[in-house]
Amino acid sequence: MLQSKLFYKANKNKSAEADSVSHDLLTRAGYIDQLMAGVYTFLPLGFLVLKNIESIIRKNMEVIGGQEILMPVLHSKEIWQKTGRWDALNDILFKMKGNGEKEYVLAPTHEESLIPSAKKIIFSYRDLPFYVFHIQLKFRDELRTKSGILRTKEFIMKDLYSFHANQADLDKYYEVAAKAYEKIFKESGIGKITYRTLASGGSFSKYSDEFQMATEIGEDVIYICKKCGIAINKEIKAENPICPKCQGAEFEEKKAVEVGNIFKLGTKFSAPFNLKFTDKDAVDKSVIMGCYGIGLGRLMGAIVEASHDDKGIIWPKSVAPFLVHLIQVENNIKVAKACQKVYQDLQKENIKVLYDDRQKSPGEKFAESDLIGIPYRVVVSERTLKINSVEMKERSKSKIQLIKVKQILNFLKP
RNA sequence: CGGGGCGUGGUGUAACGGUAACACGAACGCUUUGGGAGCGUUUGUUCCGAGUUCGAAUCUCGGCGCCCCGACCA
Repeated sequence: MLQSKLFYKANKNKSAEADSVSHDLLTRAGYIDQLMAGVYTFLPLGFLVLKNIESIIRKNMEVIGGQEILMPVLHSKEIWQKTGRWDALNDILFKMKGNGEKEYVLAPTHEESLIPSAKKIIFSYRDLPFYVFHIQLKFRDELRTKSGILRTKEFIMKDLYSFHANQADLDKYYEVAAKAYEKIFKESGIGKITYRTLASGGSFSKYSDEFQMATEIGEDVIYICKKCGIAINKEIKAENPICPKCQGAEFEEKKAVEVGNIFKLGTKFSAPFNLKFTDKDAVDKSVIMGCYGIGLGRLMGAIVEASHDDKGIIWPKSVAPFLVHLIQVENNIKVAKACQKVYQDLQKENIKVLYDDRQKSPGEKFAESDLIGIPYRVVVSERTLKINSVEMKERSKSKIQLIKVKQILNFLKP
């Protein structure tokens, strides 16, 4: 991508409205743009990151047997009345009328729309278990949005739903899903500071698990047992002053942001929809369900909270919008040609590269490159070309090394 | 939803009730080219509505919007 053509504009002035680091940096570097409170556009840079996060999640869902589907966002009132959530979730539902009196809701989550389909597919224990997931927009009229894309009214979420014949099978799969979640956060570059955290099950079951990334901006508090290392959330800590696993009494307290949450739903949703199957013993039983969510935009914001310095973002390679930021210093034909050659060679090898071909001062290009946070910076100038070299610098490191033009590919390929 | 703060060019800010200004950006020209370059020219602003006043960005009322704290967060 030529930077001169990229639909973005970096801003050196600190944003007045953004007080969280991720909001400020993502806005100033041109990843996102706010339309109104809690509603954002993902500009090309931001959308590239979002798509990378999406593919990490998709891959790991497929590994544990998830089949991807696409569901409606527009739901009828009736299915939401069936589970009682038309009223129960009233405060956060975007409700509206169509032509005439028919009422609709913009889906805040998708159990209600999935189960009618499942009813037409599940009849026998032979049809179980199965796992479907979807990645799409959800709407919740949060009374208070905050911290940029960490908490919004409209957000892209991955939800996986599992259907089981019995509790034991759900319990087993739940652990498989939890492991997949740990992998997702590890691959997203926040594995070391993300804790599987025991939480209450809300209205579904006794316990659920949250995945909490430790960060000062977080709105949650987690407690990490100093003895066995497990994490529990505030509610659990209130109910159990000692560690529920090892009885330890000392905890490390950390602020955290919830990047994922998994639940055992049991028959909470299958019951109202009368979703049943005939078991081996010829008895009709309710299907047992689990659900597993991750907010993609929130994860993107969390990664920035976890990985930045005073100059800008430092993207983990796995989610970075580009792998290489190619910077042309000096606007003469010789340097431009050398840059174009490097640009084309990298692209031929499917290496994603942003080429700063603009007529700007070197200082401005470097400053903006640090702000945008692409993992590798390659600088081509008259000075380096004299020795057939370019400068290679990793965004996360301070060391700059000269490498031969011909060695660029070898350097970048692991 | 309760409490607080704030709305001024695209962005960040200034202006006692008395001619709306500065920096960044953007555009053009010339000079520059290794950490947000220089000079010159240009561009563009008081959230909306009412009120007080000779006169309102400034005061009052109403609305709308944004941010923060809290509550909430299957």
